[in-house]
Amino acid sequence: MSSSRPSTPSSVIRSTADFARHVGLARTTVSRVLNGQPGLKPKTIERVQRALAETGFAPNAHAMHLKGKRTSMIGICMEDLATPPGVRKLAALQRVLRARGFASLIEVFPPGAGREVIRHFLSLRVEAVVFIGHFVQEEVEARIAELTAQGTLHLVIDQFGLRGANTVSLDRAAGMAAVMGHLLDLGHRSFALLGQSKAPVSRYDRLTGIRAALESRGLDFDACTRSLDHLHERRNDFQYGWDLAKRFLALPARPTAFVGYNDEIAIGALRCLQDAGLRVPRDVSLTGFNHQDICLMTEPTLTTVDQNIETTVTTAADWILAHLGQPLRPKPFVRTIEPRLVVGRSTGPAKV
Amino acid sequence: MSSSRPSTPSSVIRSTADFARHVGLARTTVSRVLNGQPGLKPKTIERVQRALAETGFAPNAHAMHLKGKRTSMIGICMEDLATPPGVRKLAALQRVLRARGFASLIEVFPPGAGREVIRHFLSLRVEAVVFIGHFVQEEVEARIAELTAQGTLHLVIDQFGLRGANTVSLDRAAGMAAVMGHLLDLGHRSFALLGQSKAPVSRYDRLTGIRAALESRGLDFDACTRSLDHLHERRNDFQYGWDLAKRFLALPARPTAFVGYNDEIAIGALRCLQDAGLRVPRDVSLTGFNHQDICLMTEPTLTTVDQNIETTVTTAADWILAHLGQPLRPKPFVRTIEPRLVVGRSTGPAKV
DNA sequence: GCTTGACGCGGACACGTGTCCGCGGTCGCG
DNA sequence: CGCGACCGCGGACACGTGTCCGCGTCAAGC
Repeated sequence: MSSSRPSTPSSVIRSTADFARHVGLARTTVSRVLNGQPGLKPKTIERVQRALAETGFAPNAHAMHLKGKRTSMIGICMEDLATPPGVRKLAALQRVLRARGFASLIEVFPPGAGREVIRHFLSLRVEAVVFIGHFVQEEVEARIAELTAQGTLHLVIDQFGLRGANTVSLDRAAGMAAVMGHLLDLGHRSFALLGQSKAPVSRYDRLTGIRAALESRGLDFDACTRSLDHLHERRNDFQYGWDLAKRFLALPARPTAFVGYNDEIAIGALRCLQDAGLRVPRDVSLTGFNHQDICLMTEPTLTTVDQNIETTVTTAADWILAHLGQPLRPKPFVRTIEPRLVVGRSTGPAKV
Repeated sequence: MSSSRPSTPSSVIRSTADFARHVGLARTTVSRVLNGQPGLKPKTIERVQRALAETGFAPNAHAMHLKGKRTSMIGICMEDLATPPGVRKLAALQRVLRARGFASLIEVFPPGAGREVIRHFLSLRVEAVVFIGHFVQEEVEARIAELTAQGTLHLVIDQFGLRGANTVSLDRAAGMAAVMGHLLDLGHRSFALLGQSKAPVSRYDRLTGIRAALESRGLDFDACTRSLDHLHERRNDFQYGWDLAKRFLALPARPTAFVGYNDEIAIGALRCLQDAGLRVPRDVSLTGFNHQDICLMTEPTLTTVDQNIETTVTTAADWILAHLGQPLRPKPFVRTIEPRLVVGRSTGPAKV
């Protein structure tokens, strides 16, 4: 083995210098080809392109970015990867960004570890950071302040009420108001709220919509609704819906409508109600939220709310892409997305 | 609020040089603190740490990597972000990697665009590339060859039969054999295969397991099974299961057991069967695959196969982390994960 | 007051790339 | 054959960081 080259007979190409040597051109010439600069013979360009395809060489992105080229990386903070609507937003956003040449750096954002994640994003000089989901308010606000201080663009999808945050979010109040309006039209006056008990932080929160719908018809929130969320640890899965429904069935006076926080909770409740011999919607009406595919597969199909995810993500992506290069604006961008009520066969006239 | 430090009115900190100036130390001293080198007064270290927290400065990762520090980035190629088991694997893998200090660069890998994605990963000098899902065989093999040529580690999760590929994958043949054995024990001899018709590329494929289970009892595959997959465009969703079941119900001789490719297809079929007035499992038995949460929420609960995702991901992550720094080995690593049959109430004795 | 050691300073180089610039080789055209 | 245009060459610098090294400073111990 010759010690002149460090044990690389087939010349592992690690830089444009290596690559240029391999092609038989000057490094600067190769660089000019790679960057599409004029003044090169087509034959030379073709020679480089072919060698590029043959060797699979890819110039070091870190060196390029160091030299001032944009990183074309977007950091995405996820609450988790277990919530289907969140994952659908992620998928759609990633697709749009990818089509525009941006890579997505995805991190789940466990409470408390946010600082580290954001620092990592900043260290990699991402061009923007997107938050998808629901986070601890103070923590996100602190992170957003850090990002802004460093001049990095941000956008929050799905969480309202954050100070100084650019936001695109579903108008959940409108969604719940539509659900409640639908149920009120059917004559319902007593409601089991399944998993809805979170203090509203903005006028776009679910509870706000529920209250508004009731009050617009002169009904009292406390008299009409009941929540048993405190009896179980807060979750969002099927079992939680089942557990809550079970509790409600043990009450002396059963509400005529069960209003689920999401489709999973509603389906869990449906299972419980039907196991108890109740007929939906004849005995009890039931609603979900999010309009997942599974809603069509229950018996009966579920009345729910569609998030218009495509609109949300398109709005978000458009805004980010439009503001990428520009200096940050002091006034936050806030946009609400209108939901759409999807009426299934799980809701019917209130049993008198 | 307290503008005690007059030296930072408009100083945007963009480098350790800026930062050192801000702290009032030499750049080299700051660098030594950041890299934990000895020979520094505790007071100095503390001074830097505090300024770091105050300013939110993060050193340029690209420059660090350029200087030889590891990138600590893992590229993950996803078939899509719509398949729940795939997303669950992604989530688990991301969690493990993150705990070990690695960032995940996630890209979905649309057929044909793989070359671009891998080149991007290589350009960013990721330390390994993981494929999750099912891809076009020739394409993945070509990408893996590229990665190997560049000395980059790779691992394929969930796709068998790729030449030269390090692989961790569920033994789907064993899973299907377990399902078929269960149904055969219940007396079933005629099977509707829903969405299973893909030519087996390895001995771990579903059809291989189905054949093996039948032949081990002296039964003929073609005589016992029937597939109508060719009548619809291949999909994996509820509706596809519904459509296929509908077709089977139109046949003169109805199979006694419906074997779904996954839980979605099984649930879609369940809906169709029940809508047609059939009782499951008294009239027809039905099975799924993947053991998603929803399987417990159907009526009846679904007999299905659990993927042991935690084991899969742990195995994958351990192997990757163990082989990160080391030179590539010529002999591919191949590991199968054993599935687990989960018997629900959707399967029962064959109706005679 | 002197010695000594601990500690911070600042210059230097390297990493791989983009870009500028002056030089020289080659080819086409008259 | 001669001239100019074209085009590739190779040196140089910069980007932000890690690291080495020699030097200056300061305080503690005698």
